[in-house]
Amino acid sequence: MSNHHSCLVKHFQSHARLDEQDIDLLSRLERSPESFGPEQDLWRAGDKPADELAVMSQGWAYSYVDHPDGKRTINDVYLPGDIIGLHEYALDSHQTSVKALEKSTICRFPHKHLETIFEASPKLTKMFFRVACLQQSILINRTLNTYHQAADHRIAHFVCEIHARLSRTNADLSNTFRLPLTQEHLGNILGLTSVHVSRTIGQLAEESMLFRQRNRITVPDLEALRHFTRFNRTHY
Amino acid sequence: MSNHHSCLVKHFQSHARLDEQDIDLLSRLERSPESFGPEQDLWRAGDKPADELAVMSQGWAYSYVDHPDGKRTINDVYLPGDIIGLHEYALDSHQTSVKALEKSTICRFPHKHLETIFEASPKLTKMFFRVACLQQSILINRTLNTYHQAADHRIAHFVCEIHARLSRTNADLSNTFRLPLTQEHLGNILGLTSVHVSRTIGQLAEESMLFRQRNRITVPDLEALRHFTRFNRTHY
DNA sequence: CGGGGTGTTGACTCCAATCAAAGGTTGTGG
DNA sequence: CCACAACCTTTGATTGGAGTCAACACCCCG
Repeated sequence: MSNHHSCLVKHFQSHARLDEQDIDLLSRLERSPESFGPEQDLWRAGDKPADELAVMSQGWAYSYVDHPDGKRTINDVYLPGDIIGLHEYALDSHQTSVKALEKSTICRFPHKHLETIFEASPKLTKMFFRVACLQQSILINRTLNTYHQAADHRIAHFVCEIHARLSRTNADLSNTFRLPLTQEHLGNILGLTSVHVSRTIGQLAEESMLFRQRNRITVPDLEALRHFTRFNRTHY
Repeated sequence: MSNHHSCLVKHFQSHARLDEQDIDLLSRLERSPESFGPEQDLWRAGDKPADELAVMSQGWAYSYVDHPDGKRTINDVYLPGDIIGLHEYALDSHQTSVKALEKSTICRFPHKHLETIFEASPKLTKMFFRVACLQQSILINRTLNTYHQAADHRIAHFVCEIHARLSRTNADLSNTFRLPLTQEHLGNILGLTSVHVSRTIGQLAEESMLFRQRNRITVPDLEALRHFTRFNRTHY
């Protein structure tokens, strides 16, 4: 087997060392690649049954729900190495839809594979538990720092979050990185309108906190931005 | 052993049947009861290490963070049978503080006990995974239905959530139940001021959607309230 | 060169926050 | 058993941040 492991393995290895056997077990989850175009759905909220998860192999995706008034709420963003749909493990129908943001590769696998792992490896079991709980922590952090806070705070916090999450599989991430989300997407994640996102990013740029050109974000002083949003790096 | 099981066991039994051995394993988590008075903290955000969880045996508690401007965000509410701090399993310091709302009994247990269960019982492992994921689903549902939504919607949704969660260990819950939260608490959960909560509850009462007297909530027509907030009962 | 999706800017509106004060309720001690 | 204090709730007046509506600018792509 090659030394060049999948993103999922890299993701898990950022939590703890894995032996050959665990790597092998993990890799089985990433064996049925499907290609998705931009705007293509992996599944839809309400779809039944919800007896499978997926690994984000390449690209970006997001989970969302559409409200009757036409608004969309984005619940989470998935990066390479992330597991999609973990939080729906206990449900029998999908809670949220999942859509690719760009050309992506995603590997579905059934719940059963997860349970096989639970039986085969207590170590991987612990790690899956860690990953699931960490995902919840990240969500909670985003909520806590986004809920009552002003728009500039929200945007800055989200940028810090994405930087931290990308750093897990990409240790030498610089202070400029790709973020393939429109301002409309950002608004749907953060509970703002795209208009207000535009104004607020403009304001943050004036203050040299962060710049956004097309799909790229540049943060001149990451530590300053983290301080501004009281971003706690240890919880990612 | 008595036939009268703890709330934790009841909670887990609402997910799947348990045999004697699993009940025994589970019960071990609830063996060191501590009594908490109202306003007493179980732990504080930032406390280190975060190597223990707790079972809510009796009473109500909530997890929260205080912001530098004096505002408080409440992240979750814990009911009898709930596990406290599950989402912090992957962290090495506490993300949120936890405070009892009223006189309560809480049993701490170390992470290690959880891992013992992972090794001893694949069935309980699956169930813990379910419980952790379901908690995340509930949080996501609350976020989705609360984030952009108007105040009346938020309050109604939260009331539906609590009713659903209480029903898990209390199958014959009627349409009036105890909710020992002040309007200030509700505001801190839902991202509103207590003033606005008061006004909105008044408005909901005018429309006969729900009534609140002291610590009690009465919902004349639960199905109507669920419909109003688009509350999906299957995800709790 | 269009043309569709995306981003920017301005004017106006509105929901909820804020500030402030007065009622209610509870529970504790005299 | 009453009185008072602390807390909680209600109500009113005012303010403000973000939404809405709308037009225009941009930019990549075909």
